[in-house]
Amino acid sequence: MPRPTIEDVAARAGVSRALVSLVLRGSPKVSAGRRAAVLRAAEELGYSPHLMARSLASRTSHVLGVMVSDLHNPFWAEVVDGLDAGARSAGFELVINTGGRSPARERQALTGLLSFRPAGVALLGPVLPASAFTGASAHTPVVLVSRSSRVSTVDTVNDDGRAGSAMAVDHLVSLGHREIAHIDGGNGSQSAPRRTGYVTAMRRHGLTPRVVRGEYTEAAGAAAVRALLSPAPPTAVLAANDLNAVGAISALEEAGLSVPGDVSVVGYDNTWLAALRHVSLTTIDQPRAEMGRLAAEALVHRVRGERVTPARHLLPPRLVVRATTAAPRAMSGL
Amino acid sequence: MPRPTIEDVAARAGVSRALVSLVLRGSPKVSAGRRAAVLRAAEELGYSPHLMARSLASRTSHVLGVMVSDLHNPFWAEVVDGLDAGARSAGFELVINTGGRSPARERQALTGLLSFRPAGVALLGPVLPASAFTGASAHTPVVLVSRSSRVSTVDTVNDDGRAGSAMAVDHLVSLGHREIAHIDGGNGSQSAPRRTGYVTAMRRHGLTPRVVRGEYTEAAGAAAVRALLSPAPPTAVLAANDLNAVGAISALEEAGLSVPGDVSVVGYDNTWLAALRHVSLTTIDQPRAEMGRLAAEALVHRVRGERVTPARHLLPPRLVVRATTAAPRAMSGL
DNA sequence: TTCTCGGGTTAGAGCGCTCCAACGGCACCA
DNA sequence: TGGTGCCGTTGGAGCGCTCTAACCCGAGAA
Repeated sequence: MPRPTIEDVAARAGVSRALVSLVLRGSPKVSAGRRAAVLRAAEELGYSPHLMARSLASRTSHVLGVMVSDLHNPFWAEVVDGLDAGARSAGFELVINTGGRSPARERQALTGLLSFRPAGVALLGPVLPASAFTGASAHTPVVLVSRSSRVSTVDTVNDDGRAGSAMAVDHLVSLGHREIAHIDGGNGSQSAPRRTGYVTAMRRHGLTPRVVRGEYTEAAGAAAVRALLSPAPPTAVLAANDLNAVGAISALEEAGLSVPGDVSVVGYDNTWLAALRHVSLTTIDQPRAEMGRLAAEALVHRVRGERVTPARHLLPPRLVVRATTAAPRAMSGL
Repeated sequence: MPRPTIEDVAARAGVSRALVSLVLRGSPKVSAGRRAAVLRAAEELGYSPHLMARSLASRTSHVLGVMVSDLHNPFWAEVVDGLDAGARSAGFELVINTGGRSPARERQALTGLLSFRPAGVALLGPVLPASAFTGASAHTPVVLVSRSSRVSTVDTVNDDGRAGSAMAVDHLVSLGHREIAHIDGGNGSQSAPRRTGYVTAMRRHGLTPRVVRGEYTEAAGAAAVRALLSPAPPTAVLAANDLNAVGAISALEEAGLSVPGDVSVVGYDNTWLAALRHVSLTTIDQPRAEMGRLAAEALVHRVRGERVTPARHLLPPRLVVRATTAAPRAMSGL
């Protein structure tokens, strides 16, 4: 049995299709009697409007598409929370898709989202080439989270990765560390500014940067640490993100080094993983929910035509000191 | 500038709308010349089909809706991977939504998904009342993951929670434990069978069950452990899931008890969290990707009308022994 | 009483697409 | 030369809805 349509409701309520449409959209210019009749008929039939038909006819959409690069990273779940709240309060709904960390899959995901003709699209930590979304931005508002762009039709929401890395370095230096290595995020989004921030801060302190290539995964953190062990391990490590840091800690412990006794470790993101008491990772906090909320807001403003200039949010990160950083062994006796 | 439509492509290629439609859907009955012309025109215009209009006209859909109860739990991300792979290989696309662990929000999320008129809907760990989805299942195939139902129009994919809990108890008993407590999942999906499995296994071994109410979160695990400390802590704990177990471990350590020295801990799910070397949690593995794949398959079969009887997948869990279980202190001296 | 006005209501067109029936032209056979 | 098929192609209807313009009718004004 097919789903009831607006026509069925109209017939049952003894009114026209258009009137039903008006009632469903809460128009004030419907008499109370008819309104009640329509609502009752809809209720009895278990009618629910066909969103696709509606948006086709009205040439509008109340859907925001969200492409999440990696559903496994808790960071994004927390950004989505903010996005969801922001969208919901503006009367929009979220449709989520996942890109599986591969440019090709991300491209498919984006195409998939666009085929719904959403009001706007948010790309969370995309790794796909810029050309893929600049094209889309001609027709649909696009906001990037954790990825920068100079294209004027694209909005961006980022934390200040350079400042964040610098904070981490400053914290470690203030504890007495001088040999501080950085595991970077490879091709991942935002890995470049974090690396730059690290290098700049190290130089500012007159220290020698030591960068080892990584990825935003636990395995990469462990592998990077193994590479750092020779000739001599650093006294502190700034990891690419929290997940990466946890991998680094594991590898350090396997090598017989204690954290933070022998080596201090700082993560990045401040996801729930870092906050787990058993992990208790010193990390750089990104305001995740706020980033999601701002992304939603940026799209909504573009949709409503309230802004045509690009939004460029650069949020201040924050150092969260937990249990994985301490003064280096040589210093602790002083 | 509005997006190009099929009409624009037809005009540019000098053919009819219908022909363009045929080409785009890969019909064999189009001459090579026209096909090339159409594809070129589409390429030049940057045309991409309007999925909503297509599904409206064809009265079919290639979208599967997915409601994820909690995006923060890595378990679901891994189920979604399987679902995605299964859907993709059958030519379906996923549209994800999130329910935020609240019945009201889940209901909204389900309504939202249904308004796209998807070919089918997968509910991952829903906590909403059964009435909410039995209604939907009259028009749209529905599959539940990690939740059982006897409704014949609804398919289900679960792991055998009773067997899983029993495995955990058997493992702990074989190590010599006799005081084994269980932190349950409260109202969460699948918490009942796991609890039953635990109680039954304990009785089978002639042991006294000790259940403390919990939830599928870290905080609940920690709180439950604090409740377990008096009058005397058990020698082993079977937690509600991995996240819960990590919370329990933290609270045990804060109370000065070592894991597994003083207390062994077993989790449930075997998410990446349990596999982190720094956590290295003994746990019960659920075949997450396989569950996702089976859910996708169940929907696809229903959509194609290949099956009208309910699918009831009950997958065997598996014990994964890592570093959080050992013989109890009293025994280890033997 | 007739005219005007305006709020409530409706028919019809159209959103971008698919599908069906019908059409045109070509090769082939008689 | 005139069918007879058949293949490639097309116009038109219609999916469920919104939106515009027109319509109807009762109330108030003239």
